[in-house]
Amino acid sequence: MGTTGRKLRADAERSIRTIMEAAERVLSENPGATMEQIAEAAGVARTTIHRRFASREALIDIMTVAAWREIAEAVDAARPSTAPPQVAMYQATVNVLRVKSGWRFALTNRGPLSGEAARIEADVIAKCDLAIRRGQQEGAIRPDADPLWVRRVYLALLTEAAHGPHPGHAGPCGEAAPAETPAETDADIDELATRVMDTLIRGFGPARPEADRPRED
Amino acid sequence: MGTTGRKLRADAERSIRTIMEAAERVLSENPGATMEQIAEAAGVARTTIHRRFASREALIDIMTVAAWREIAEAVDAARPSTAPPQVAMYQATVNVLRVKSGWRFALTNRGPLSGEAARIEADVIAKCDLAIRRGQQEGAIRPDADPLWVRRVYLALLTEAAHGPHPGHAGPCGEAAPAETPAETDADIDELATRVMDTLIRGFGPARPEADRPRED
DNA sequence: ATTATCAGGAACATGGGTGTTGCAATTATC
DNA sequence: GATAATTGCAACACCCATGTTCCTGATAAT
Repeated sequence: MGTTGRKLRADAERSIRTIMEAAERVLSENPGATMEQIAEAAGVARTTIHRRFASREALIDIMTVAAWREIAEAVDAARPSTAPPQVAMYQATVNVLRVKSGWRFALTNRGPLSGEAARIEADVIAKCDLAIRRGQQEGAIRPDADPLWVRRVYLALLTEAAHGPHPGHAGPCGEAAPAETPAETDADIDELATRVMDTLIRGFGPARPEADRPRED
Repeated sequence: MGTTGRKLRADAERSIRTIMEAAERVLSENPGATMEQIAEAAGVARTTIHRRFASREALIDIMTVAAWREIAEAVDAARPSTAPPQVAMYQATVNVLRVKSGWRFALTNRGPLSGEAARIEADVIAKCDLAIRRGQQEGAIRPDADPLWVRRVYLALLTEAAHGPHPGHAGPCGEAAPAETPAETDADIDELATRVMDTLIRGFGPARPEADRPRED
């Protein structure tokens, strides 16, 4: 029913959005959450969800596709194939972090994707690999580094930056309470992106002499 | 029933081990797997599992504790508080990778831990943080790096190294088929550990001049 | 060999989530 | 205002996993 061709009334489409947002919120804290819980969070009867989404699985699938579409947009907006690799990757990192914080659940790895989501993911991955290759040719990334490993590390860093605790607050153990998304400011996201790129390119080793990096104070 | 004080017969203890191993195997590929599926994989009747473990949750809890105990051993075996930070972290990485590959599911983040597992985890985290602090004092890790971020990156790298595709094989997309654990050799694990430490300390930036690292050919 | 323990198997009770249907009340759309 | 769509609500059937019980035959321990 989700992708039936007929035109929906305005309030119906509003319902769909509300449901997906609530589902994202609830499922990101409890991936096994019930349709009932999702409905309650959305302020909607459970039957309404079933009216708009054929099944629980369908709901999640549609959310996943929507999320990956936004990711693809975020990547393309960074002009990864024309801009210089460094600035493209930084910009892509910023954009993707923003999207990821809004699709915490939908973009979580729950086994391999399928259908359109898989196609979009493959496309994004390809662009990511291209950027890495260009980074190597340009000298920003060591040529002897395994591109696959670089990509995996980059993606892992993205996930860490998007889903972990924030720079400011540090609980006793750090990640015990990821409860709320504290409405990331642009400054926050910029700092996170800087962290990711810095970690990726410089690592945590001692600062380089001023040959590579102009300054650092 | 699981932790009843009475002595178990030899075959009973064998059953318990078999069940936990099968559960690890099955659950690592499908976290929602049924007791029936676990039983089948273990070559055991479903009722036998319920005889040994009070509930599904109890089974998973016990597996988690067992896994974290091994992790704690692995960390301690690297003498993290006495050996030089660099070699301690490398050795700990090797040991932990070995354990992680055998407890793929039990060591997967499924929300915050509780009970003994939580205590062990906190202990391990504390040792990890100590090593990082020592690394900073010794100069292996930049002093201006946020220790919390360093730890999170390190743990993320460990997960990537342990659960991802291996150096040799690279599928079309890379991580589509993590099906089997191809019986990691010592050489494999050493390479993975080197990757993790290299990535952590050096990053993917251009190679440093020979001030820091003696050679690299 | 005797005894206590263990595993297999079938049967049952239970709970809970999913998905469906029908109807009445509300609301958008024209 | 007329029409069609949308929603809430209650009720229902269904499936499936969980956990329990009881009994029989096998097996370790002494």
